[in-house]
Amino acid sequence: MPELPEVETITRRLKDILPGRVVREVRQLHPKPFQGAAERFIGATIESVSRKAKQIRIKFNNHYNALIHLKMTGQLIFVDGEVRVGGGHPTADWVRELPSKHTRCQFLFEDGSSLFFNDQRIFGWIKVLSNEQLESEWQTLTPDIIDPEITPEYLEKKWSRRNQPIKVVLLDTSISNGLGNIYVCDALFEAKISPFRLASSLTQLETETLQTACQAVIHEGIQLGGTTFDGMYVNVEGFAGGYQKVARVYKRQGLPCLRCGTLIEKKTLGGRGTYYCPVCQI
DNA sequence: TTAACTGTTGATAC
DNA sequence: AGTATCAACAGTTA
Repeated sequence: MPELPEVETITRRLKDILPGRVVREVRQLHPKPFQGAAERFIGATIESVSRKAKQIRIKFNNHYNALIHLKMTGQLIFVDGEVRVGGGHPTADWVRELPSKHTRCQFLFEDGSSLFFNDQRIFGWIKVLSNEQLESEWQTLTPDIIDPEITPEYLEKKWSRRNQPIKVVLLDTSISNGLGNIYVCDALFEAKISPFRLASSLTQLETETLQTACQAVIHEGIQLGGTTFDGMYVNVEGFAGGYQKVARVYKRQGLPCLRCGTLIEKKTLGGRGTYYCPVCQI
């Protein structure tokens, strides 16, 4: 799935597009993703769109919200009017037919536009929540890694008692949110820290360096509109992101390290593919 | 053919 | 509290 930069890219665009639109119909093409009564949205007007962690909130004017998680393979694609067939789109898989075989839900608006929720693996979900329910759910989420609430002191305290590889700990959402496998690998490279190092072994300086690297990589991901491999992630218009072009180590096994030229390696860690330079990440 | 991957995260058991 | 394992699912790759 999209990590924080991808979800943020989608959210920013939806903020421009969705407010003011009125729902005419909610078509559920698969029973699993929807949790709650989709009928709540019919006739309601969208007020705002926001994000926390990797979740997107669409707030309606009737005190209800659609809270969306894209998980591994979710997409949100907006189409204004008729879907053209074979429109020569760069990531045209979806544009040839929407709904596609992976479309799980379609929000149809009064003006004829639609928001499609595609999800190949059906891990994603759309919850129907009142304002109170949503806010209490969001309260249980730890802050984003780029949030000022995540201080170096906080990370040092949390990491110091974890005898797991730092890479695994960076992905632990009970500490902070937003990082996923791609940006974690790249942040560790930027900080010159091995993904296999135990979190508890990091010095204060290393903790600070790594936090800075995480923030930098996430912000760069946002700047470049996210990361697209195999067309899995696309933005609201269906276009790929740009971060994969500058990725330091992710999916670069066998290619030279951008710093020292050593070949990038890939090993499994915590069940996930882990990419790193065996020489300059200590 | 089969097994092991894949951008997430939650529940559970120890 | 910290750790390890499994689960959801579909599709691609070794």
